[in-house]
Formats: sequence, C-alpha cells, structure tokens
Amino acid sequence: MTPQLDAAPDLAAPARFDTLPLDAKLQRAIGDAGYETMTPIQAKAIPIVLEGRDVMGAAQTGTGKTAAFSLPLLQKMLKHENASASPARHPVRALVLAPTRELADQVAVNVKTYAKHSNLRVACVFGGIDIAPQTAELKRGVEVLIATPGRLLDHIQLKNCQLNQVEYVVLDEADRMLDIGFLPDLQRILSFLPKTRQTLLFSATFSPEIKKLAQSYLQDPVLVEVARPNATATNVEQRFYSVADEDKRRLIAQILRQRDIRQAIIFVNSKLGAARLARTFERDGLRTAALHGDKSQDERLKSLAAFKAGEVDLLVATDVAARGLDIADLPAVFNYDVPFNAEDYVHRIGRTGRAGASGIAITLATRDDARLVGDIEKLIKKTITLETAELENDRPRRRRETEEAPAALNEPRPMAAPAAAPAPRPVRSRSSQDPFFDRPYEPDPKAAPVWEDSPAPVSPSAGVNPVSNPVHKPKRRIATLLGGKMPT
DNA sequence: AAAAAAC
Repeated sequence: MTPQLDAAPDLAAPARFDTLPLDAKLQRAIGDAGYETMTPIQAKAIPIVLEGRDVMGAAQTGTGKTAAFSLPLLQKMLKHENASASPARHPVRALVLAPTRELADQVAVNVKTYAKHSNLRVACVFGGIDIAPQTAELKRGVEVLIATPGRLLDHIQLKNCQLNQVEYVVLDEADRMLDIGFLPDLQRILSFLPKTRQTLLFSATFSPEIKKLAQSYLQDPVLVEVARPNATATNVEQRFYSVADEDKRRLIAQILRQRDIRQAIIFVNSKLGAARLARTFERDGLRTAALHGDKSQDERLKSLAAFKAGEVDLLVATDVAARGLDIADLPAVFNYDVPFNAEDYVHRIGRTGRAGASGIAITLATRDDARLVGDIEKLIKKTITLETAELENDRPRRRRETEEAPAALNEPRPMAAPAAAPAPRPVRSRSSQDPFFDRPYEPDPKAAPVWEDSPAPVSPSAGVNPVSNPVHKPKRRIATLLGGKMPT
C-alpha cells in the first residue's frame, strides 16, 4: 500500500471529541450521550471558544450548534463548580438566551446532560409558568442560567439573580434575538452584565444587517462559518406547490399518503390559523396537536412532548416552533402558509433532516405568495420550481344512501358548547367532498392515548369555537388513515 | 399581512 492511501482516510476522518482538551467529567458525559465525532461547526467553534474569543457562528440547522457552545462554556465554568459549597452569594457565571420558551427548555436539557457529572448548577427560567420555583432555585444559586428575555427581566427586577459577574453570554438564534422585536429587552439584559465578558452568537441565518449590528455586541470576534449563512440543510428535499387555499388541506393529505409520511409539522402564519387548521385535522380524526402562543404554557409543552413521543402525528404550529427545536427523525415539514420572512423558511424546514437524516419540506403557495417565494429563492440561492398540484379525486363520488356512513361521521360530536358560544361550524355538509371523511373508521386499539384526554379547549382568544375536544374517540394514525386507497 | 417574549 502506498503511504498516500494510508494517509487519506486519516485526513478525511472527522475529529473526535476525545481529542479536545475537555475535562474528564465532560468527556464522560459526551461518551454517555454516545457522541464520538464532531460536526464541522463543533470542530471549528469549540477550540476558538476555549481560547476565550468572541464568536459569531453560522452553520446549517441540525448540525449541533448547542453542543458547540455548551461544551466549551461548561469547561470554562468548571472553575466555579464548587460555588455551592460556599456560604457567599452565588452569582450567575454563564447566561444563555433563547427566543422561545420551548427552545430555552431544550437547551437547558442539553446543557444539563453535558454537566451531569459536575457540580455545576444549571437552571432555566421562562414565562408562562409559576415563577416561585424558579425564584427558589435562583436564590439557592446557579452557575449557568438559560432564559427567555421577558422572564429573566422579571427576575432581575425582583433581584432574584445577580448578573454582574457573568463571564459568558450566548445568544442562541442570535439573529432573532437581535431583531427589532427582541432588541429592547436584550439591550436591557445586557446592560446588567459586565462589559468584559465572552459573547457567543449562533444561528443558521444571519442577514448582512444583523451581522453588522452583531459586531457592536462583540469584541474582536471570530466569524465561524461552516456553510454560507442562510444555507438550507443539504439533506432536505424541498418542493413548492402552487395551490389554492381551499385545496391545501387535501393536498397535504394526499402527499402524506403518497409519500407514506408518518409524522409532520405543519407551519401556518397565524395563531388563529394554527388553531383552526389543527381543529380540522382533528375533526378528520388525525392525531393532531397545536402549538402557538395563544395556548397555555402547559398545553404548549404537552403538545410538543406528545409530538416528540410519537403520540401525535401532526403538529400544527406557528413560528414559535420554527427555530431550534430538535425533534428526532422528523420526516417532513409542510408550510401551509409561505412564511413572511425568508429566514423563517430556512429555520422551519430545518426541523427535518437533522443530524444527517433525510427529510422533505413542502411549501404550499398561492398566487399571492409569488414575492415571498422569490425572497426565499434569493436567500437560499437555489432555483425554486413551482409545481402545479395535481389533486387526485377532484370530484369525489357521493356516498350512496345504502352505504354505511363512516363511523367517524356517526359518532356524536362532543359539542358541549357553552350557551354563549356561537354554533359549531357545519362540518358535515362538506364531508362528502372530503377524502378524509370518506375513509372507513378503524379504531386502532394500540393507539397511544392522546394527551388531550383532559379537555384542552383552544384558547378563546384564538377566536375558535370553544367546543371541547373530541377526546373519547381514538385518534387514527396517519398510516391507518391513509394506508388504503382513496375513494374514487 | 405575523409571531415571539412578563405580569
């Protein structure tokens, strides 16, 4: 064998975590998690963070940015790990900010996993839930704090935590944290931190304007880019369909069946739209959950957990779910609405195709969406071909009188609408045009219980009829529902 | 045209 051939595999081999100068406690946790080799963003960013430099890191969705900042940050934190033994006040040493509560929670779960063999105390605070337990935890002292901006400001105001000795700040989804909606809160929070500190910004998307703005929050930063910013993950198949609004639901049903997709997130642009669409899929008997800002935090976390656990097949969500959420092996993402911001498109479809898996992203565009689709094309630098949706079963036959109606239709709908509520919409009149309703109903005895088993009405502020959930009807899995042929 | 983030 020639020396060249011997050398080649070594050069190509991805760097291993165990080559990093990380404490044995962290190495053990990495090993426990089953991680061996680093992703490109991890291989590049971790040594630079360890050096103490400010970093602006850009890498595609699903390539391990959380570990890229968490591991070196924890390494740096280890010098504080026995602060809990000291009777003095315990200042926060590292702060991680995230734009949504679910993402903050997820980051905290990750950081805690990496920190589990150390004595570091990691806490997470966000709004929508009882503040008292968070206050108690903060007062006992934490070294690493993960937070959403609003609740953190609350805690600052209440003097529940001391941020004047923060050494490390991470902005996860940094471009979002720096955008106009978050910037005032962010600036207030930063005003409580020491000027001398290490700042890390990570995202899959950075616009030129945000990049420039970000410079003012960084000192002599290193730009770590493993892909052109705004690049979509290469392992996600992207398709765009031109379709009328009223056909969108049927097209989704058709694609789910044709491509045998077992689970999907369906993104819509508004909370009301999410609540409504989720309700229609639910009426169709699909195991569906909704995730949007008009739901209680308890419902939001339950929706996400049920989806992650596979107890729910369709998650209808607003952009609250667009960024960062790591749902293992999610096969598909639908954009029921084209997102208003092209960046959000990159993040939405980044929920699939994570950690090297393949995924499919399907965007449904009406004729009014041409400009938004153009924006996406420009951002991701890929040519978009708008396909015309070929709807099967365009004129479904009417069910004959003698034929037994699907059980789903015969079941009494639990419409216990309060007297004040408007009458439920007449869903049945549309049923014969709806492929879903023409499916025979086969209860799946093995189907996992649906989390909504306790009444979880959509928030009235969402403007949806406050009918209680059809909870006692077993939900059908997509596979069961769509497994057979469509009626002709 | 919206969503998110505190009470």
